Amino acid sequence: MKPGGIAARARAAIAPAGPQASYLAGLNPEQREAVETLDGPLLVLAGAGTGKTRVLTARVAHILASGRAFPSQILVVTFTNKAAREMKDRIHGMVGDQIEGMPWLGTFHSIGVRILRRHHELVGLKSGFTILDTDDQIRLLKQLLAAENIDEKRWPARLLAATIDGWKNRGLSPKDVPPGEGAVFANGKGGMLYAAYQARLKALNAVDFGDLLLEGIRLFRENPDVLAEYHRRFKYLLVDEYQDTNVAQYLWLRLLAQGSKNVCCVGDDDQSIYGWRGAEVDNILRFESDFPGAKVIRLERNYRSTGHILASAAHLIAHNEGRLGKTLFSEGDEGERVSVTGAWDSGEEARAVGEEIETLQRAGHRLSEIAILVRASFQMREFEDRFVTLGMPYRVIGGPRFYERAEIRDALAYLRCVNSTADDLAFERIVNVPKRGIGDATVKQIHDVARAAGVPLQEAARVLTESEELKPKVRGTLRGLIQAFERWREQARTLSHTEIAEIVLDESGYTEMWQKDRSAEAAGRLENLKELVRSMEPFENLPGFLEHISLVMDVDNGAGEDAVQVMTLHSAKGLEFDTVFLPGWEEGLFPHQRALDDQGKAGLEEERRLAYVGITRARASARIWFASNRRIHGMWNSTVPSRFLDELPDAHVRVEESRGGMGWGGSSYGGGGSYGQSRFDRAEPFAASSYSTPGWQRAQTQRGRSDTGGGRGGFSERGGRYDAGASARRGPMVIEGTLVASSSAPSSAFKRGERVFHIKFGYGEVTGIDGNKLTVQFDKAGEKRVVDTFVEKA
DNA sequence: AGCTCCGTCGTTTTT
DNA sequence: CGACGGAGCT
Repeated sequence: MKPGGIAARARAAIAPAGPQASYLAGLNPEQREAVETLDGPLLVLAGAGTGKTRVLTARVAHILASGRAFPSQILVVTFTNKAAREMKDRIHGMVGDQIEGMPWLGTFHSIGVRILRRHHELVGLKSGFTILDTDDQIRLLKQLLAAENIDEKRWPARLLAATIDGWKNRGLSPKDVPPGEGAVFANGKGGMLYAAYQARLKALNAVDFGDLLLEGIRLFRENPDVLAEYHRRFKYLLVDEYQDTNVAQYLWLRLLAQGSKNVCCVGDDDQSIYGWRGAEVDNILRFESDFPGAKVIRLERNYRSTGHILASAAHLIAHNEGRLGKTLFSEGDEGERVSVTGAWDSGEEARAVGEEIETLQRAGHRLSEIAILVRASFQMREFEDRFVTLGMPYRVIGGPRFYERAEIRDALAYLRCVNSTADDLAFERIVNVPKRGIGDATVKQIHDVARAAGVPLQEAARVLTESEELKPKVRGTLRGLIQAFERWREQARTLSHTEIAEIVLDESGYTEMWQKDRSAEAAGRLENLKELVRSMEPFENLPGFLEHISLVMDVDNGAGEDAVQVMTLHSAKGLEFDTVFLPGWEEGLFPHQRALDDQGKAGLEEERRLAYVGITRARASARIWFASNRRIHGMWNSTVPSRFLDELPDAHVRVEESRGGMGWGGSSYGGGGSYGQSRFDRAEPFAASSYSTPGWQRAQTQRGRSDTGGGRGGFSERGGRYDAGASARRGPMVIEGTLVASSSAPSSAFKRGERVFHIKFGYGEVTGIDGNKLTVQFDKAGEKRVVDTFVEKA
């Protein structure tokens, strides 16, 4: 399939439609209905590639053009800053400068903070309150845990942060947390710690991300007059990616929507992949009952992918039960079938994909139109290694973001201290960075003074330097720092914020600290600091910049270069490519074992939606891979092909000969016993396998009786790994197969010095035993650690 | 104050 | 296996 063909088809499908307003041109009937249905609640179920953003932006244009509302009377909420930016750009393209009058287009959080700033006194905040980032949050919680004498080993601050976040996502303030749930953390102290945390936030005049919505909800509930003001203001409400909203966002939105009732939510239940961070698919499933009189419009006409790709995705997602149901169709070519290829191991998978990409490149495909979408980021490494070897340009999307880097956070903490004497968390962060001899003991003294006097840390430090409490050396250093902050604040009145930033980084010794650092990353960190100062330029002043970055943690990573795009399936949502490689379709990895263990069927369905998202990213070519052997936590494990492979429709899939070596299960090992149920277990490609016995059915029968400790012999004659010796012994919950051995498994039946055979490494001798993990000196492959279920006595 | 060793853990990510 | 964080040692 040539990319040009797709583009041409897409153009044809959205051909101009007549002499109407330009924003209506090229809309199909459903899209047009979604744009023109302005009164009352509307849910637009927009499948992948059906033009959802187009509908949303055209709808805004239509509202404005019909004179039903001023720009300032439209609320448009997105989930990410990127989406907000795109929306803004596209609306600008349609309505021109009217966009300037739309202050209420943004993320839930940026709009949330805007509202809180206007009414801060009503929720107990002072003007100029700060927004904590995750680091600050954790540090604060650590202090609380220490104060309560809670063992941070058993009850990590991270876990508490996640728990509190979870409550906030569900719209629960401390008093609303069900007592049973509050008791879960630290022997019943969870609820109390949450309350204490909120109290600390108030004392610091700070909020966290969750509060931006939660406090907004409280504001509206406790102040009907304020809510009424927003009811009058917002004539139209539009929400993007509605399937990603959490309970708090839903409550917030519902309060606002009580006004005009003209609320339009756009989303796709089949692309809900953020349940684990609080997104509530139920919000979209329940829309019609939540908003009485709601109209539902389905967008099912797909302009992105070819027929085989769409049919494959549709057949896969049809295995989910909890969905509103829609079927994508296209009027274009069938295109190329979705391919499924097995590789011997993850290395070969990467090697083979690399070769295919080289072939595509030679055929004139742009690398930036090729993506590798993985389930978990550790999978990326092997591809990266391979691309480095090949000299193939690639680009990893996602990963640690600019503003999350330590040096950026440190620099920002300095600026926050300049900006506000009351930003205790920022002060704490940098008081001894670079190391200047102000250690824990001194910090504690400052804390004590601050608490006793009820003043911020900076002020307490100043008081302390005027007393005789500190050792002269420390006293001098601390005084120097405090005076430096006072000086910088003074200079900030006359100099530009970028100049101040440079002065602060320079005079504080922070830049110097990295200049002296001889580690490999130091140069990059210095570069990042320069980039930080550059990124401040467009802002009017320091507070403006700080406010912006507390909400916008991403940075425009200048795309453009022609490189293979490597990213997780999650970060691929919303993107599209001509060719998509989907490696790692193996039980345990995808669907991920943890999703199965923790969430059961709901988890499986979310994984399946992830698979759906993956396939539907492809315009012309989707290529799925699985490896028969993969190293997990340093140990090689045999794997079972993903059940999702069995859920793809035969007629639209092409099973490729495996690349190189013996493929995924040469005839001497594959098949056999209860193991050969799936077509992907056979060396013979595709013996017209039936859907009636897909992998997940095996999963059902295997559920609960898998036993990681028993059944040695791996692929031995007496049957599959999962059958052999499967006793009723209790083990970890497993839906199908295990990638990782249970650590509590009974000790191994192997002895040191025993000769064994391993399917991947061949013959060897056991040199060490640790539970069910063996260290084996293989004759050819050298020393490896393997799980005993994957070797047999030789 | 700084380094080193040891234990733990290992999916996905936004604001 | 390898990254990270905390405790403990010098």
